Amino acid sequence: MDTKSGANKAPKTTSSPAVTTAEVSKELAARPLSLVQRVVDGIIHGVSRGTYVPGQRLIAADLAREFDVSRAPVREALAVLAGEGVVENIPNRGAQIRRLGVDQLSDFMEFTEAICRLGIRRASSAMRTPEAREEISQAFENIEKYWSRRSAPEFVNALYEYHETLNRLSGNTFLDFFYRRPYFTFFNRLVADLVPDSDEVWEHYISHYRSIHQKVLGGNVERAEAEFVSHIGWVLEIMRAGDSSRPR
Amino acid sequence: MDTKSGANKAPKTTSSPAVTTAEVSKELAARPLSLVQRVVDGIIHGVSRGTYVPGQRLIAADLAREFDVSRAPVREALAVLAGEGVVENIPNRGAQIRRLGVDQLSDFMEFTEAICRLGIRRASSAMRTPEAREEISQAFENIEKYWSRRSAPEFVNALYEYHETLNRLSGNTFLDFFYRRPYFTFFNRLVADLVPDSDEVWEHYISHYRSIHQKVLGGNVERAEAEFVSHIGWVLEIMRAGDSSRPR
DNA sequence: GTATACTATATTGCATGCAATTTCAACTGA
DNA sequence: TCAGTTGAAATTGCATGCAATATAGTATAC
Repeated sequence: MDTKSGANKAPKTTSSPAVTTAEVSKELAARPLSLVQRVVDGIIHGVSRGTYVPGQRLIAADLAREFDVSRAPVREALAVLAGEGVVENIPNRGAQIRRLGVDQLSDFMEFTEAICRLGIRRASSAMRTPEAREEISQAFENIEKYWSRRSAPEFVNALYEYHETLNRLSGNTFLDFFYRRPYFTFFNRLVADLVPDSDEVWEHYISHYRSIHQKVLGGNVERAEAEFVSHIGWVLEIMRAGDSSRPR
Repeated sequence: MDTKSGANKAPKTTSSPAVTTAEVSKELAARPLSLVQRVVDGIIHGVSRGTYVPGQRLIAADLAREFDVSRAPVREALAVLAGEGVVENIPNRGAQIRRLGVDQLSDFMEFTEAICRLGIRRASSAMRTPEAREEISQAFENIEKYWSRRSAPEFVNALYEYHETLNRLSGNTFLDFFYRRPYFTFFNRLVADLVPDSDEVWEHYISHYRSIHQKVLGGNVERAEAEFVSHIGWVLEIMRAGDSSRPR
């Protein structure tokens, strides 16, 4: 429609000296990063930031304007995200951020339990090298840090990164690949909203993880796994309880 | 390039009476099914059929000609499949069917164990209604059928469908959603090639599943789960053994 | 004979245009 | 007041064109 602000630069302007900052960093970076990837990352980030909320409709043309690209890469990005389960793509009606209820999120937690458990099991057995111990301890430090700040989103993210590290150290490439898919960050973010923000919950959370981390470091596979399972059980409980008591 | 055979019909030919069979079925179907979806399904199917083999490069223009669409929906389909992990998308170099080695596939099996185990656990507890029992028994019949025919691809597919049914009955929507993602069918297909085709293996396989199915039906959660875990352990063993003995 | 530079071709990445479909608001009749 | 109708605007789905990049083949230097 409008050509204001020089958006969607025409093919001919290649040699123009007036480039955007994005283009400058793109020029300097080792790999230019495709527009599709930029849009995918942008949307994921936007969801984390709360810019896009579940249920929100994503208009291809709007996104194109926002990211200063044409609709083609936007559509591809939406296709990727639909494959990832982050957006729902309804034929002829476009895409919208997937909306998830409490039961779906608790199903997700249960699912997460199943796979993180594998990560814990395998990583605990692979905790012999000092490098591995160092790496996982560092990830745990982050948990402690955001716990002491009582910053829920960052705390949840630190937990995610802790498990990400475990999964990487586990040596199971598939687990690693899987856990890093966008839906995990996406759903984790949604879960954070469902856990009540009370002192008691904060205390329980950290004490569980301190204990789990200790067992992981000690290579105590059975105990680490059992405590993690029990922890998730507790999370599911307070998630469901918190929901029924919530005004909605 | 060429306009032969009327491929990539121009927008103007909408009312043309000479439609392809694909267009006829499209017209009759409740939902026309987008071109993107057609290409996605087509590629997945092609991989199952062996038309596309792991490592094969997928040229957008070729696929467009093959499926009689333009490159736009093809690119979107490849984006979806990249999100799914079925193809690898290398910037400026296009897509290729993901190539998986034995260790990656055994990692996949281990991963599958973790999640199907959840399905078994939950479904076994939900096996009270006659409908559920009927449904899962029917899925098991299919396993028996293709087992007696010694048809490896169909047998593996029947196993997949058995677990798909379990997961659906489990009531965990996330598990259900996940297990039906394309990579599961894709990887399953690859796993089938790694299991040796001996009488002994066939016998072991069915006896394990008969036993598991019996426990599932009986609501014997612990035993069902334990036997499944042990079964996967056995599969992993023969997969790895089979690989080292293979010429390759 | 092998490494390097150059050229032609193949292919991707992205922008744009247009028809088909959906959405939405104003309008109509009960 | 409200269900149903209609038509314009918004939006999607897809085809196509073109520049940027990669690939392969050929020539040239050493």
